[in-house]
Amino acid sequence: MSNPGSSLSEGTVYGSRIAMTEDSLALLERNRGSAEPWDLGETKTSGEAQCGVPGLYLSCFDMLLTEDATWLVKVSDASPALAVPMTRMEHEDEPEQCPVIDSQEQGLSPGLEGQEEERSLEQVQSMVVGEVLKDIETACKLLNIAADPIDWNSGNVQKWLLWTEHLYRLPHAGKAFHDLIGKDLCAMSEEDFRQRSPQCGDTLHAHLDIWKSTAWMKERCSVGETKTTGCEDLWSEADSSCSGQPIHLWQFLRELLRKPHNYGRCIRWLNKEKGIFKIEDSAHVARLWGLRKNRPAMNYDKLSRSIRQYYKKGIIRKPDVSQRLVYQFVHPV
DNA sequence: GATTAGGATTAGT
DNA sequence: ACTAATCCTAATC
Repeated sequence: MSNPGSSLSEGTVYGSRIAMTEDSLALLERNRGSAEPWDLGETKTSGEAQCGVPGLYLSCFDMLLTEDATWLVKVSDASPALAVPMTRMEHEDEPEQCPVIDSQEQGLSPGLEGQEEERSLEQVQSMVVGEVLKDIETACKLLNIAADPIDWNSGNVQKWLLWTEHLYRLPHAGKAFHDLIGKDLCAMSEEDFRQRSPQCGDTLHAHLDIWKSTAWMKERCSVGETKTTGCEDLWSEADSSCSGQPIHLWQFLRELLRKPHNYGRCIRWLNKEKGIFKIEDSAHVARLWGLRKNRPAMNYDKLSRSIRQYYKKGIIRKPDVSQRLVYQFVHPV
């Protein structure tokens, strides 16, 4: 297997330099090959409390290094002329590509094999970074926080910590950072992190580094864009995160359903046209909902009670042939 | 045992 | 006022 980490660390992505440290890259790589990229396993971090456990973050690395490993090997090893299949990742709905990405695909100077190979690698990198972007945006939406850590208040910091601890199955260390806002967090060195949390400070620091780098890239990409509010800039579709109103459960479920790449394992459409969906992992969906609403005690029992309130409001109902964990939007989009 | 249904009450906005 | 959270009993799968 080639080493995506080292190639990424060259730093040239989208024609600009991305300030990822070796640590954050190592973090990315360490988390490859997970079968459950968004699994929010119980925080029973007894023996696996070490930071080196296969944490769970970037689904793009799952794709690159597991499912699609075959073509990746081909690209990096032997077949420089092989067209990189980008469709796999671009079929999703969001038109949220940075303009710079497009310019990257032109202006190639075909010729030497080395250049071709480099180009393939760059395309792979583009894919990876694009997926990182997507995952971060998804997390932002889920947690209702800004993408740029510098904008976080202390509550946002706590949410991010909780979320990251979930992802990497870290022991809870939020208390060590309770007095910090995003700006403070961003200013902290890895050593500062380790001081506050000897056990997983490095992981947290590396993970934050990914977020910072991504925010920095977004900043670069959006130069020349119409000056929109940060919120609209983040989410191409106006959705719950922008309204200012608290999100409704049905909206939240819709959002999860819109991201099958991330949440397909816990909730999915059975019949999108009719609005029929199935909750595949009730506990997981409930945890996500609890995270979103800051309700750590949320469970499926309570979530489903809220869904049932929608029956008489005509928002959600049970489908004609009632099945367990299957519901139907009365007004499918 | 998990899910479903719905009543009652409380919390948060 | 309204939605959701919480807690509950009872029925069902």
